[in-house]
Amino acid sequence: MKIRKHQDLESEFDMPQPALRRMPVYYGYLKQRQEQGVTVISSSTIAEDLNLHPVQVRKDMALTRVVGKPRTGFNVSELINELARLLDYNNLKNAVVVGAGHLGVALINYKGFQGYGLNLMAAFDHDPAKVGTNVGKLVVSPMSDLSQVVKDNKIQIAVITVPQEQAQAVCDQLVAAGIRAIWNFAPIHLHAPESILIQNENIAASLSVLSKRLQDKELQEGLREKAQPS
Amino acid sequence: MKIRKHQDLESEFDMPQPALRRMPVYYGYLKQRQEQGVTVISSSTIAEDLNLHPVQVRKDMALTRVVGKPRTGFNVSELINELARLLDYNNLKNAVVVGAGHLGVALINYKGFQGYGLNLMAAFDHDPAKVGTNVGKLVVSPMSDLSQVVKDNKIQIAVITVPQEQAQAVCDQLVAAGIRAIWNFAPIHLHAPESILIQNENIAASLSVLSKRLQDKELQEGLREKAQPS
DNA sequence: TAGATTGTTAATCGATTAACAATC
DNA sequence: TAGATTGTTAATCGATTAACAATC
Repeated sequence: MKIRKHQDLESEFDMPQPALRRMPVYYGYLKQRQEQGVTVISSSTIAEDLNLHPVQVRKDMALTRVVGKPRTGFNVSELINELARLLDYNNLKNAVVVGAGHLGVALINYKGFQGYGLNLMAAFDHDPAKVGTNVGKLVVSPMSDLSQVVKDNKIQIAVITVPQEQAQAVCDQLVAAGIRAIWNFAPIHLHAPESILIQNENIAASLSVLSKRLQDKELQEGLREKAQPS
Repeated sequence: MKIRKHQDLESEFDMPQPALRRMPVYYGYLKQRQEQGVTVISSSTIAEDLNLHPVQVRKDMALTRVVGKPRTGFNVSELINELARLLDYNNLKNAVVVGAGHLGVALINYKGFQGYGLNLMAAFDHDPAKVGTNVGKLVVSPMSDLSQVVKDNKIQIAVITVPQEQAQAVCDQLVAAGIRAIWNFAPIHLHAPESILIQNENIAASLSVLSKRLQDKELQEGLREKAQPS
């Protein structure tokens, strides 16, 4: 019994990175299908819509501990609930946004971020012209308040959306204030103690992958044309 | 000889997805180090700074065809050049942004997107109040012009930053206009013909990974405390 | 019941890491 | 030269896919 429990625990700790990345995709997809009135769904339907392998979907679903019914499939709302639990969406994490430029504002206004477990509590900006203005439900605070706000509100996550040049300084300030995790949108590699979780958003990396895929596709089409001229 | 050439070609076509994702990270990192005056760098230095394995770095560098020097390492500017070639950054791809909200504006203003091979040529928005306004160097055009602009300028890539509800309609319009690839920031799964490359940005997915990592870390710390109370 | 779909074990595939000779 | 670092083969690790019995 004890061993079983330990295994279960490990299976969630040790979830493969690739599987973890797919989880929120399933979540968003299933929410969408649910709104369309779908209550039961098979692994092959999910797989087809998300361009995955049905067995992979079933393995991933197994990680949520939801069991499907042969011949019908999985209960959509059950999957949604268990994915939310798995991804800790119910346990709201307090966060601040540093940098109230367009990206910061876009994130603050992002519909349903709360639905993903993030509670944006404050926004900060260097620019005196921005301090005091409203962004969504937040009021932009001066950078000088940052440390105090982080400490007073037990902020765990900071979102960095300042320009490249300021990012490291902001990072240092956040670390000193006791932040636990940083979601970094600045296109720069931050230095921080190992105990701080840093996730770099890397918008350019994502673009590069698309760009490369497009290039390869065109190259292949070009080669095919040369090989077999119509 | 012919076989050799074919292998080389394949090695770039078949680059492992994970390796491809790391390439732009190396690129940004090396650019940063170059600005700091670094001209030569070893795989272990790169590995340490980016939290990778030195052998992995060497394997990745091998994909760029750059050869390093034992005892000194790799030439930084050579690596940068070859990474740019590999990622096709020199071959500017025409693109449009659909949706001139905060996210769209943030992307348009994103410093050095051109440096990543993307040439943002036009912005579109549904909102008559936004049409005609300036965003960076672009003027926002009405959605009704979309198809014509895409056709006239041989636009290959479209960036979708409209709200969820409008994303599928925009996608359909883009496909009809002959777009080849879509970089989708709307939190929704788009349906399009297989020939269209779609890359979903999925900001929430990224957050979820961070959130899960944080949760696991706290759980582990909690367990450790219980096991060995100080 | 028959048949579709699940859950899971085994096989395959692919990426990462270890080991080590080559070399500057 | 000695020693650090590369480039590459082989070993390991881990994720995906195939196969198939269980079951509704």
